[in-house]
Amino acid sequence: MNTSVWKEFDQNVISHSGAHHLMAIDGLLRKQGYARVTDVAKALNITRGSASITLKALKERGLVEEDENKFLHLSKLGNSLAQRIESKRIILLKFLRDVLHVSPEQAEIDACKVEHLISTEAGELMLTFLKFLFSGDERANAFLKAFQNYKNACVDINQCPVCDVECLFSGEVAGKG
Amino acid sequence: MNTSVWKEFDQNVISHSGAHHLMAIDGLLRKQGYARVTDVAKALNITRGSASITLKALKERGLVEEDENKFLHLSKLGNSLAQRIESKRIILLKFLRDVLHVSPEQAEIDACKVEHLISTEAGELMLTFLKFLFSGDERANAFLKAFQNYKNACVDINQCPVCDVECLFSGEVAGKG
DNA sequence: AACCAATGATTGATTAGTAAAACAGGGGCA
DNA sequence: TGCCCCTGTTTTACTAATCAATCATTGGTT
Repeated sequence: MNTSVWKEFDQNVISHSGAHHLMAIDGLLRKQGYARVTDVAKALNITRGSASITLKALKERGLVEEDENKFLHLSKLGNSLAQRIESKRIILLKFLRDVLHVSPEQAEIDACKVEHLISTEAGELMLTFLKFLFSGDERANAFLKAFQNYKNACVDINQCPVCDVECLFSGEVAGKG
Repeated sequence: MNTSVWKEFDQNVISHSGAHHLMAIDGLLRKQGYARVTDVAKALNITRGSASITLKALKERGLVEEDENKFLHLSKLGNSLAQRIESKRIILLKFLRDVLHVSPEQAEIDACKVEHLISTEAGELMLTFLKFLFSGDERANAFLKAFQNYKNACVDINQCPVCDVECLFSGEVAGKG
């Protein structure tokens, strides 16, 4: 009940929007070799005006740079930030989709919402976790298989025999969406 | 690269702030039996003015109700929403802290940032995952133990022999916080 | 040279969350 | 009765992100 943990929600290195501007530049550079304000706006499906303002702030923070012809690229700092967030998304997506078996669409949405919020510590540990899970280790394989069966036996969470006996969180999560 | 998944960031049933107002009311009712605007403001460490405005919106949405004496309580809907988010936090916290071994403080922060963002689908599956992991099943136990060893062998991610050979995400995550 | 399209920036407006300060009502007490 | 404190609301202001509309610059075409 730390009275102020909840306020840290906005205390992030970068906002969701900012992160996606960075990643859009990165993606555009890879895909088409250049990135202008207009390209970023199109990629993010926002107006040029909005992109212009957000990118201005990112330039002021030293994350984005601009050449004489208004072509954008990421600074070293901006690049490492973008990479780190991109990595977190990939890790989260893999965990949600391939371990928990969240539906692909929902997994993508969840990963995207959360990618810039989780700590690097959690991201790295989750990566280690995934690496071990898919390392081929026989205990990992056995576990994955056993979890699969367990999960399938519990499709309807209201009818789940396990839940009735020892539900960790008294079934509150069983409510819908 | 779905061009608009990223925009769903704000498309949530409730905002981070709203969720914590609800959970504060719930907590206050449990702890001291009543909750007024001032109590919520104190609990959340914001001004009464801010709490008043946010709570007004929550009343309009039918999530919070008020009796003749300005005492607040949650509507049925508000309560189930608060419970659901609270459950997600507990599930996330347990996973981060007890499975991945994220430091307790960081785990709390990460869980709090994300609790209202992850889908119920992901939350339920993560609960199922945790239940199996800690069910006493021998394969689950063996896996947990084996992961523990694996993780310890990989403390310095830059020196990790596994990473050098087959790092899933080309080491980008190894960057600092 | 004149025109038009594309690009980027700016301005005005909106929404959500916040703070600070002023304001309004109630209760208790001297 | 008058004063003060507590409570809750309202107002003003600020930040971040957005849209819509407009403006300025540049470049290419005719």
